[in-house]
Amino acid sequence: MNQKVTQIKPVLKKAKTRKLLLDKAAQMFSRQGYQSTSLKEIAAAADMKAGSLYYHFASKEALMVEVLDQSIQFISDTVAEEIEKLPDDYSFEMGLRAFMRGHLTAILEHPDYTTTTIRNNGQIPKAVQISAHKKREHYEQQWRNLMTQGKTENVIREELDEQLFRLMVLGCLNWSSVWYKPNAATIDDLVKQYADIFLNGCR
Amino acid sequence: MNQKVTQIKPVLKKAKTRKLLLDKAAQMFSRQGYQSTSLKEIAAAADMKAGSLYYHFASKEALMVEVLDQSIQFISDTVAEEIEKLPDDYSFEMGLRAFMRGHLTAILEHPDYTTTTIRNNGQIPKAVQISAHKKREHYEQQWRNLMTQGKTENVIREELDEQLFRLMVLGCLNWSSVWYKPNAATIDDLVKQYADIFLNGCR
DNA sequence: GTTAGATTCTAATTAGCGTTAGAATTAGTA
DNA sequence: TACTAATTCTAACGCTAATTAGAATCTAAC
Repeated sequence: MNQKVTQIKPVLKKAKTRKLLLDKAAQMFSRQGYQSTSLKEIAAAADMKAGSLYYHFASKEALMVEVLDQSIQFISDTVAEEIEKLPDDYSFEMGLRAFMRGHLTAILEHPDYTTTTIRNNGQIPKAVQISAHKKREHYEQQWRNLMTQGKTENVIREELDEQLFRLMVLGCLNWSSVWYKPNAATIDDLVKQYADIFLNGCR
Repeated sequence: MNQKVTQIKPVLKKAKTRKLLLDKAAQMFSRQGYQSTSLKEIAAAADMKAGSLYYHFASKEALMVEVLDQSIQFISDTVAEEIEKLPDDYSFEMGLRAFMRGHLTAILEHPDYTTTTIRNNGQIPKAVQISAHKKREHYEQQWRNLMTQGKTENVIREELDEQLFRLMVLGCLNWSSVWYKPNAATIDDLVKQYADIFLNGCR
């Protein structure tokens, strides 16, 4: 009955193995996809047996939900960090560069979590898809707002569809996780080249 | 012993059901992914039972190999068609627009085959991946050559890495298969906006 | 109408999956 | 040391997958 008093370190240990399992799961989901990854493999990567996972997670689906949640959360947080470095009245150009740097940094520096979001399009259960989509909505709205700003600042020229432009930019960024190798180019180089081209091109 | 004489229509019929099975397989692979699609589902879509597939294909892997081959072949052919419309000494700008139109048309008008190539990154068996990669190489080389032309024509400006530019363009194009809905925008609109931005941006 | 070949189906095999219940183990507390 | 709760393992369950061998059916020529 005195659980509240006796358990301090055990809680930390439990959280630690949970984290470990999530990390391994993210790693394998992002590389092999949801369906191609077995609980046995995930457990083995964490020096455990498949059955033991169920002490920490209710099901494979639940595991995937958490990975996806953390994934989108991580991208969103990284972008927010970049935005906070800007003055309050930042211009569209500054905003776009910050968004791009945040998004790319998240995707390329922590690919295990983030590419899970990107690569598992059709193969995850419906319920998981819906849950992930809701989380993603808020983040996408921030991008939409940025594009509106670009339109009112007249940096995105009149005849150009700013939502198409948004999809274009995000497509570029997301796809780089397919081919990016850390030794080829730095993320900052990428951001600069991408942003220069897009800003030049949309005027 | 006189098979050559007696079988004419039967051969056609066999080819027809093979084609049907390939089409259905491509459809389901592109929507659900390789691992999430069962032979039972593919067979059912062609009004057959799973076991009967083995009269036409040696295995599920073999089926996927053919789908991927046709997929990349189709993109390559569609681009070639667009190029043939150009004069022999076409400029980089004309070439880029033609490449983009061909690639996008293939991807968006026949998504069943083409998005199979795009979406099944990690989840297909190693042997299949290698086979697909070889076919893809030749097509990518054509893009590389185009970029070199852009550099020598000085349309891609000096300080810009033309291979990064290539990946950027292809990323945009490929990613559109993720969000594209036929009623939203026509492919020609897309091509125009994309090409304008990229050509403006790379100068 | 019979026969031979082409095509499909049936039913079984084998293997692996996610999941579960209960036993075994570990580690902290008294 | 003994007790207790937390954590992991074992061994099974039910299910579905890919694959296969042989039976069944269909088709077309003689």
